[in-house]
Amino acid sequence: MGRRREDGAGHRPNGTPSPQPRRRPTIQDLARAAATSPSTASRALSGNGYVAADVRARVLEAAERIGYVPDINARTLRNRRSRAVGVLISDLRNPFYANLAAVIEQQLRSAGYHVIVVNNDGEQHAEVEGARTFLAVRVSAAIITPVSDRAVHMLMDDGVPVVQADRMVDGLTTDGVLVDNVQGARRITDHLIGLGHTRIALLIDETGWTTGAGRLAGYRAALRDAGLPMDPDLVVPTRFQPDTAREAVTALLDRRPDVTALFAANNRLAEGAFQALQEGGHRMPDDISLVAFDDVPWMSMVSPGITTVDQHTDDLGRACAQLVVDRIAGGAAGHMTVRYIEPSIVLRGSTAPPRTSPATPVHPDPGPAAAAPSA
Amino acid sequence: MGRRREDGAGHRPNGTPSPQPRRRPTIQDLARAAATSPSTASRALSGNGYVAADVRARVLEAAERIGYVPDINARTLRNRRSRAVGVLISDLRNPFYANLAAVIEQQLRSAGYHVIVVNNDGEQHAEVEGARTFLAVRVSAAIITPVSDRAVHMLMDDGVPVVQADRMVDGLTTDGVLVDNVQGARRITDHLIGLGHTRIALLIDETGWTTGAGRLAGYRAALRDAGLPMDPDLVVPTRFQPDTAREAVTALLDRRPDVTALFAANNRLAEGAFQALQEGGHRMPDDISLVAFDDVPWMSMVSPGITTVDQHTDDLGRACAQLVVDRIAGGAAGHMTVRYIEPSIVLRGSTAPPRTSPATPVHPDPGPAAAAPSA
DNA sequence: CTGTTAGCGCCTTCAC
DNA sequence: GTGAAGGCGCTAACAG
Repeated sequence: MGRRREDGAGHRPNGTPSPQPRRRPTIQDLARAAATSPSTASRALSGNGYVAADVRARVLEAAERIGYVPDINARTLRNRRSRAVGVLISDLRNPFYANLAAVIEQQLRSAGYHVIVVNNDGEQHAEVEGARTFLAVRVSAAIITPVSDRAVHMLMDDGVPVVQADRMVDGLTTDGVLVDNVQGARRITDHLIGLGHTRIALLIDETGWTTGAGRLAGYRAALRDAGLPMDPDLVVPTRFQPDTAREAVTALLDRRPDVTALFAANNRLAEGAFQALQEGGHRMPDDISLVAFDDVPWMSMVSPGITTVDQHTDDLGRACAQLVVDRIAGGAAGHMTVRYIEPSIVLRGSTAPPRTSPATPVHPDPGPAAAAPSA
Repeated sequence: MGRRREDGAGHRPNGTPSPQPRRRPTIQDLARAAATSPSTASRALSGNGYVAADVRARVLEAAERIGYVPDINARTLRNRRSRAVGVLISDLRNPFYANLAAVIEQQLRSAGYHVIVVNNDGEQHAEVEGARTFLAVRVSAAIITPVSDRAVHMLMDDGVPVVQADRMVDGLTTDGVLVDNVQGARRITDHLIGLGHTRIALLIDETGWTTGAGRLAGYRAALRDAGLPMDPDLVVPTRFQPDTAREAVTALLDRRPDVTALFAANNRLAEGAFQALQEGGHRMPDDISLVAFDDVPWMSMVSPGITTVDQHTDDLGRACAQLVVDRIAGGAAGHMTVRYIEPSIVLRGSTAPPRTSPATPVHPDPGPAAAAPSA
């Protein structure tokens, strides 16, 4: 068990084997091993330019033999373009984003790109920092679920193609893939209306992005088209955190016991809403119906299952990857494209006709049970 | 609305504004803008070496003004080390891995690293490809939930420090962070035994990794220590997919209606088990108790909630990031460290004493209800 | 078809 | 305290 040679083979304890790490074979070494020149070796590997068949074979064999791995940094420096794509995502802990990231990574990997992932945690600061990183590594494109337009613009200004995913903060100047939020929200609200619900509350955390704005618009459109009154008191603002949502729902049902259906605008809010209903002893769907935007695994595990809008996250991710690949290949050619994913409704057990008669007077009486303050 | 100048400011349509993208300012440009030399500018930015205070200020100001972003590729090429860390994870769609990735990314980002994420989807091929990518970009370390030892060894052989996460395929030569699977499995099995269960089935998909092996060992140890018989028929092998697990559980309960408790070795298997129990009309915890290894969100949403082993994924991820940072800082110094995360038990509603008397005859009668075929 | 040359942007000696 | 010079590894001209 003597000392290992510095350039020896075999597994050394965790990396950094010696004061100075073993020099990795360069294309020079490869050329030497294949008895040719670096440029020929380069051509043989990349497929650009002419190389005699036997020489190419020799180079490939030698590369395999000496374990040559091209240095992407050198290549990027030289070519001024990389095979890296930056992915700036809000929160990997949220299954929606995790899925999105997974699909994007998978697609881009199979297209020969690798992915640099930055979580922005919903914070502009982190987002901008992420964009800087992307610029610094010369990514050839970026996919962003934007928090603000800062990052998007930073990248565009330096000529980096951007795809905005799930929402757009700047609809004019980049490609994007969006879910048809208006349609999804409208259809799931229609579903409730069709069951006979007339007092449907919307639990929503933001209306400043295309997502929240669209969902609110769809909800309103459905009510309007059905000739139902639009009661502002039933649009319940909340923070993004499930806990806050839970409290908001509890307060709502306290204040407005006449509500027969609840629409949570995303999966996190649905979590809070579901908990609030369970804790409050409101039975779904008997006492109240619950629907959500964005289908995530727990919604099909609970009883009753949650009726929800499936955003087809896989399609969303695939479309993002595709746009990125096209844009890289096509350069600036062509106008910006914004793709819409058509969501679908998944019916589960959390929705049913309201217990009381669906026929409601035009000026509904809140019911004798609660003395709702008129605030 | 004339043509835009090639080097003009303002937002251009999605990147690649012109045939030849605008040249980004280099350190030369920065030096010029700050009326100094590139080397001084470099020193001013990096903090290495002497720079007069006023000159440094000038450089920083100029950098801000002209929007200078150092080229990481050039820097890495020159330094032969990057601020990139490779993260090779099994499946971002699984909340366990998603969480792990999220924590790791967050920690490393705040330590000044960026993260290249590769999903291996449980396949060796993808894993090896990922390792090649990491080598190619000269990551300064990698965190891997390993599928095989190939990737681990490839990286080590080239001097890249590796941290194995969640499981180890090579326990001797790299750092690692593991969950104490034996202890976790033992304790949750103990919990069942304490409730009076004697016929406890284990649903498990692999025993070749440290995870499965440890969980099996813990389960066995608990039975042994309690003096309970170890019935091989109750160790139910399955594939990883929830569907397969579901079928396996259905088959098990068909074959062995005397089973009063089920232990699913991970969150995916628990999903299948939970579904199988619901579909089969087995009520938890009255008819059967269910426990799982790995706490994920749906387990606290369903009713009854699932009693489970919390792996403290956040601690796991933080420890990985910490080891990586230490290893990069410390070079090869010091021996390999393997940290263990001590899991804890989360009691929920899915466990209760078995319905029939806990006192069981030594040669248990399967019960008259089912005519279980003796296959 | 092949080899030589030059330079991508940066950092770090080294001389001043 | 500062600047000039060279080279990290690669590939796209260009000349043979």
